[in-house]
Amino acid sequence: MGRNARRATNGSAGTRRRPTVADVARRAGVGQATAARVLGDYGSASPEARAAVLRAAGEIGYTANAVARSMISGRTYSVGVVVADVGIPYFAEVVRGISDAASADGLQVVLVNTDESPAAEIAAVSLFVERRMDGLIAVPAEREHEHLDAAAAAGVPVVLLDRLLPGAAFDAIVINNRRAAAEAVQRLLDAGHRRVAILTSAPPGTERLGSAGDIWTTTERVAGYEAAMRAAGVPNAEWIVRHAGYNRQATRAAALQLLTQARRPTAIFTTDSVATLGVLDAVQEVGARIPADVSLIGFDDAEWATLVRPRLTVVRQPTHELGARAARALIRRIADPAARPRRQTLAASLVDRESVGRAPARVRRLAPT
Amino acid sequence: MGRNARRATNGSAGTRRRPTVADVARRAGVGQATAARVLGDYGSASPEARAAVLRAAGEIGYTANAVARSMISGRTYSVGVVVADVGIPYFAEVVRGISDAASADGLQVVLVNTDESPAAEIAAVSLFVERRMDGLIAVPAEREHEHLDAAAAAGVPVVLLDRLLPGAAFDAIVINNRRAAAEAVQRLLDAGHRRVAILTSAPPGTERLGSAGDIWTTTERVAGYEAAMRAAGVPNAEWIVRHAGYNRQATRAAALQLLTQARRPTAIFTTDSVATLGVLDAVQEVGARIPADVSLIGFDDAEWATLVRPRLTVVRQPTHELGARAARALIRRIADPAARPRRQTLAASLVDRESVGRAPARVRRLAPT
DNA sequence: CTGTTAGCGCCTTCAC
DNA sequence: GTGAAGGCGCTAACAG
Repeated sequence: MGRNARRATNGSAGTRRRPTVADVARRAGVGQATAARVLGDYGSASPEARAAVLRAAGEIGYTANAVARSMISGRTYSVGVVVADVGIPYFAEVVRGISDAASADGLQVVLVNTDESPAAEIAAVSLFVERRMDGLIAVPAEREHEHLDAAAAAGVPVVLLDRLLPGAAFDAIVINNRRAAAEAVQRLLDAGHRRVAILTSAPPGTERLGSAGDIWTTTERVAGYEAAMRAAGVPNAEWIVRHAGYNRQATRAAALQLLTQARRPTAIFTTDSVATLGVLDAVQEVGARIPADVSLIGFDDAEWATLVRPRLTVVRQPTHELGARAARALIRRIADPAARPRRQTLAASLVDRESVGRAPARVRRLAPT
Repeated sequence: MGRNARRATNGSAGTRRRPTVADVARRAGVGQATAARVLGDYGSASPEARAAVLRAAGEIGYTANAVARSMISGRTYSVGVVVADVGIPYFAEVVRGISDAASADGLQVVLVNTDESPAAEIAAVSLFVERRMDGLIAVPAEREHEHLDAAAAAGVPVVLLDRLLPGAAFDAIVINNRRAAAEAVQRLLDAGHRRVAILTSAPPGTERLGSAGDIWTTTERVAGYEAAMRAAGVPNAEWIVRHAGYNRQATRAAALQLLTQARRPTAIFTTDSVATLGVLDAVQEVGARIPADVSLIGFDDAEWATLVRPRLTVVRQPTHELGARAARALIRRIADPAARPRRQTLAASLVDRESVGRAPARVRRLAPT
């Protein structure tokens, strides 16, 4: 095959000091400044000097030391990214968007998962400041933002993604959650449903509050639900708001309870795809038919949304675009730290498919099979 | 709410020089070394000195500069991670595994997506070397590994993930692809199928070769298919090996062609979940029933595998574990660069569900609806 | 225990 | 165009 099968040393040679500009300069017979100029590609040097330096560099295998450069430039060409969990498709796609836009600008992405733990987020942000990241993109776990303020004050610009922080003056890229949620619930109401439930999956530690915790996104979506229900004249007592734990099992259990209770909802709106997954599990468990027994609309257009039968009506978010915009906003902010914070609200759109049907005339009782 | 609503400055103060150990020392009235010792938490200092330094540091808002530290220690406490695309669930989960194990050891993850482009991978690796990463974890896009050898030679240890590189002396974490594939195909064979097809999704640029390109994983899985077919005595002429492009549409098209051709396969084995998605799309498009018309086994246990009807029989990989092991292997290698390269082969397991059935006595002709 | 003094590798005046 | 020298912020010798 003619492939280069030379044995890799896998770092065992790493203890040997790596050549520096001084080494190159010495070997090329020029001053260190000259070597640095051609190696760093700035200033000017005579063609002869340039050639000599390049040759010497090649011979001894010189590689630039970006750490030393960062020390002088003050830039690391990296952005810190804080999300709950890249393992979740939504975040994975957002991170991909960030990565694309960042690398298009020569920035690398340093990724941290917090699992919505404020402590983990605080630690990550402070580490990012110490490491002199050029900037941060965060999906904040809670409303408290002193740590982000501190980062900004220390000269590390911050861009918020997915969630807004009341009272914080950062650039932010979000979608219009309230409107999108209201629109989805309205679709359900239009189909004649009255007992419409909203199921959210709250991060660990907050679900015990019986609320969605401090997650802005969820709060907004619930607000959208309430607005639509109110506008439709559904009495407050008929509203069904449930917060489950942040995983498929927990949402499945919550949905199971919801579906089998007396005066069960005939339609469910889930605020994220983890919850949607849980509801679908529960639906199958009680043998309910969608949309004959229950109608369903979920947030996020998962790859499997068109695979299940019936295909799911969903609220689609521009995930990749959200990430890309956040990165671009950060890049702008790095270039102009003094600019006024700007919020970009992207549109989420309702994608009609087949999981919404007319409310049943007579509500069939559901029970685990 | 009593929340701290102080205005964030978002980096506008970033132009102001950040305090250094020297500043702290001066203010605390101690020598720079003493200040450095308590701030850096090494050596020893008297309780009084310590207190004074800490107080001073707090007053002027000192933050350590990790870049300067890296310059001296030679360590950046970051690992470079090269994958094709975090947007794909498989990689996302693997990255999460890496991140968990890495952060447990104080290492941060710098993530790069290559979309299987060798050029992008080479650029990323060389950047990682310049940035003095403590180590690299790569899902290599092609068999060529000079760039990885160079990284190792420059003292940046490399760990291979998911794919082996013939002739390269790196630690590697992989699964037993060949065996897992053979086992899956065997299950199909056991159900009486003879015309069993294997569908792979090759990265862009390689599918034109009509092969899976240089992706080791795919090659192995095809080898497993062939081994099983051969062992079952299925004549070579009956084997059906198809390589589609690296996306859902391409695999859908390939599957469509497969399902509607004369003497179509009665069972399909897909080598990754993108391909599985494509096949499912095609199956629905031609109105085929699983497993009555076609049986199906796919690689990777996607979250939706139990959601579709029938539930999918799949080959499950320990994705998170693969990533975690890779990170741990790297950590060990960083500690002991001279150790002998070690390969860890994890087991993928066949998860039996309902997408495999007896081969139909009479093969129903399928056509797009 | 503490302070002084050198660098780490590079870029950047500043004279020449 | 080029070289010498200083310094980025920190740690690592050293003496004291």
